[in-house]
Amino acid sequence: MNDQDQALVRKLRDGLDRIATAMKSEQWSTAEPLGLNPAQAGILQVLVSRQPDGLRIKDIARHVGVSQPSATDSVSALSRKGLVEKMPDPDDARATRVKPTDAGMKAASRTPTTTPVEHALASLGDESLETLLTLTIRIIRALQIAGAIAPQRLCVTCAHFRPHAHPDPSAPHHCGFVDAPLADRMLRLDCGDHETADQPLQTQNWTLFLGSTAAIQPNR
Amino acid sequence: MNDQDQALVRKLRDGLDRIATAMKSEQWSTAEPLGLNPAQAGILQVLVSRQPDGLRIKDIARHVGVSQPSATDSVSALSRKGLVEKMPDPDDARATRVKPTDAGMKAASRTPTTTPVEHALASLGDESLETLLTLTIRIIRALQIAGAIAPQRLCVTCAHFRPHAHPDPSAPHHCGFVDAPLADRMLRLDCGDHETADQPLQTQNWTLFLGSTAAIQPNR
DNA sequence: GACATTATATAGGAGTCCTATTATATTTCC
DNA sequence: GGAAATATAATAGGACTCCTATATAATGTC
Repeated sequence: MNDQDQALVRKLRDGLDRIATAMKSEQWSTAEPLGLNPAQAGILQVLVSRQPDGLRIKDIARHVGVSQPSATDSVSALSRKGLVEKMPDPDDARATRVKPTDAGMKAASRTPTTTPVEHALASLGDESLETLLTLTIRIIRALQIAGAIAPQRLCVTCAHFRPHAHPDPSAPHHCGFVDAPLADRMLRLDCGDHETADQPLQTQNWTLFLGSTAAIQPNR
Repeated sequence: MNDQDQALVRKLRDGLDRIATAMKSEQWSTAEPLGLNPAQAGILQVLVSRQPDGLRIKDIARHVGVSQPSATDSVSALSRKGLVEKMPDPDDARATRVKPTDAGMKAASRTPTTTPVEHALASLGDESLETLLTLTIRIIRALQIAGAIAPQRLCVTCAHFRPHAHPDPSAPHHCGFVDAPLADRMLRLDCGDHETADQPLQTQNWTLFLGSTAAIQPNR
């Protein structure tokens, strides 16, 4: 990577950091009405998305990017508030499985009003949003490969995913689970029906998919 | 905004949140060698970028997205460690100006190795990085207009900035301060020479600039 | 000059988040 | 089958974040 690219990368990390700052303040506004703080709200949210299996403490920690004792702390707080419950993991007696209670589900479903970040994103317009989604998926995928974030249930790592299965450029991909064509804008970041593909298929699909994203890059 | 767009926006906020999670863990790795935590490191960094004037407590709070007492807390911690110092603001006897000490400057300059997020960004390739920079600037600008983040020293809000002043598409803009053409990839997010333009000029420049970014949107 | 406003500090308290360690349970591998 | 290595979570201890509410002091406003 040359110096100019390096500078550009630094600048972008910086830019993403500003957006992250805005999201961080937002999280207080959405969490506080529930009597939670951002850490607790984040955990509750990820647990709701993992219904009905729940998650282990270790996986919660990885998902929210904190140490295991920190995750234990926050889960205890949620548990005191009656929003989650711990149960022994059926597969491993060392482990704990954490699931939202009914009260937790109800609390999480209290949908907040549209946030400033969502407004900002919406102001980009349709085409830019699709471009940004593709870029975001590529970044997340790279972070996942690097082990910097927990495994994600992305379309592009799913056994049901077939990139460029259709000639129609408006919906080129195919999801074998729902057996339907898939537009770029429909690609998911956390699909409940995700089935992790084996490594060779992942690599193959990812290469195919990148071919498609390269095609939509401007300023070639 | 229709439902599909709304879903896309939600998904994107979610995606940015994952990236933010990675950045949050990263911040521990970069801050810890300095004996700091992410909050302190973030404040030190913003103060260094605002040399030699420093910032008021209130502005620090806005920049890092916390309440004023929280900013006071972290500044006190930095002050105990001898990395920043508080001095009376010459313009306002109520206010405090916080500046990095020499030790603070030195600590902040200990450049970290390239982080996972930077690697992930670099993997996007040159054209995508430029696209992403434009999108990031647009998001940050929208957040600034909405008052969701502190005023930023962006090229596109600067009195020296002239969008599309040159016919050459590889460097269409112009910076009146350095009196030189400016490529999209050169646009800054926090320029030390930023001079905030008056409102009419900002609006006019922004409109002109958007015209340019619209032109580079794919999938039209 | 009195009143509202603004900038910061202080108080009080819940909780984050770390490292290091401990208690259990599982896996490995002789 | 049993010891050693490994993995999961809880606990301990401590610095600090981060909030709301309030106090203190300086500044604008009429």
